Amino acid sequence: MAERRRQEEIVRLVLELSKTLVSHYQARLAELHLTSPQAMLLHQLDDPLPMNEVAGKLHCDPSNVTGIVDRLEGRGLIERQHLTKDRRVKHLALTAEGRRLRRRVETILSSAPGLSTLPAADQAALQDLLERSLASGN
Amino acid sequence: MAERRRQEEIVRLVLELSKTLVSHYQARLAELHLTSPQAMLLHQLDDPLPMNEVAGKLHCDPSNVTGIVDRLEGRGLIERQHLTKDRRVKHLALTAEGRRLRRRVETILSSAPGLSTLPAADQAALQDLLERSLASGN
DNA sequence: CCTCGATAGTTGAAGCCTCAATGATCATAC
DNA sequence: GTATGATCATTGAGGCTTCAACTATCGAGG
Repeated sequence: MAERRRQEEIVRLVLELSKTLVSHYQARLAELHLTSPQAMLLHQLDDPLPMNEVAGKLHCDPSNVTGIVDRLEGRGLIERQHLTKDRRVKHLALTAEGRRLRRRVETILSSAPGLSTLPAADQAALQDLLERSLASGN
Repeated sequence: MAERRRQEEIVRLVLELSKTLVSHYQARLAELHLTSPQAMLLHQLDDPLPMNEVAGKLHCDPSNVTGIVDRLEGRGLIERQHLTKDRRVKHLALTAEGRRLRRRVETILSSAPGLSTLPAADQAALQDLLERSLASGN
């Protein structure tokens, strides 16, 4: 079946593009001494959030967030806080230093990596196709 | 700039789709007691290949291949061999057991994950757009 | 009150990944 | 021949990721 072949190729392309994008950001973030996951986490913290929800936004296991937060907190960029009555939940909040660094992260994350050479119409088409792939892919 | 927003969104979609795809394969491969990287490596070994080239095909660091190979070799699925005069290069070759397992890996890797609900024309368009993104993305 | 099931976060084990440094081998130039 | 620089694979450190097991806390029913 030819369709199957095409689907395999699409999968291969998505995985490769994903790796390329991550490497690109990784290089730009290195000067801030941040890794991609650390930057993604800071990116979420416009306002304080429960670790719970951060894990959801990052599409990863809660136990994973613990480690990333440990390192960021160790550098004084974020803090764990108890903002609600429920003493189980810990909120993550930026420190002053963290807020300053986050601004630089934002400009890096919004610096488009190569994609900008695609015509606007193609970008719109690509976005649409990706959304539908994601929706169908359960 | 609205284009920048769209590009950010495309990046987000690619990363999320990539994660979804990997999880999908991961679940199907679990019954073979294989991880995705292990399966990807077996996938390359139709014929024996230098570890060097395997790293290239997998788009990862050579040092990473060492670890994956250690585990696969420990299970008797592949072997390190010296097939050339150059005594630095080690070729990876499937064992009989490895060949048997690889056949099952191939059927899993070719089982398309959700993408199949996209009309053929859209699949073609998506493939084309991804190829061009990858080409322009340095 | 108090037990029981659910939920938030953590820990430990196993594997993946990159980078920098190392040892072995090769190829070339002197 | 031998020194020099490049190349192949490995190792170790640091970080990411998931899963399963654990602790602490919460909420509801008895």
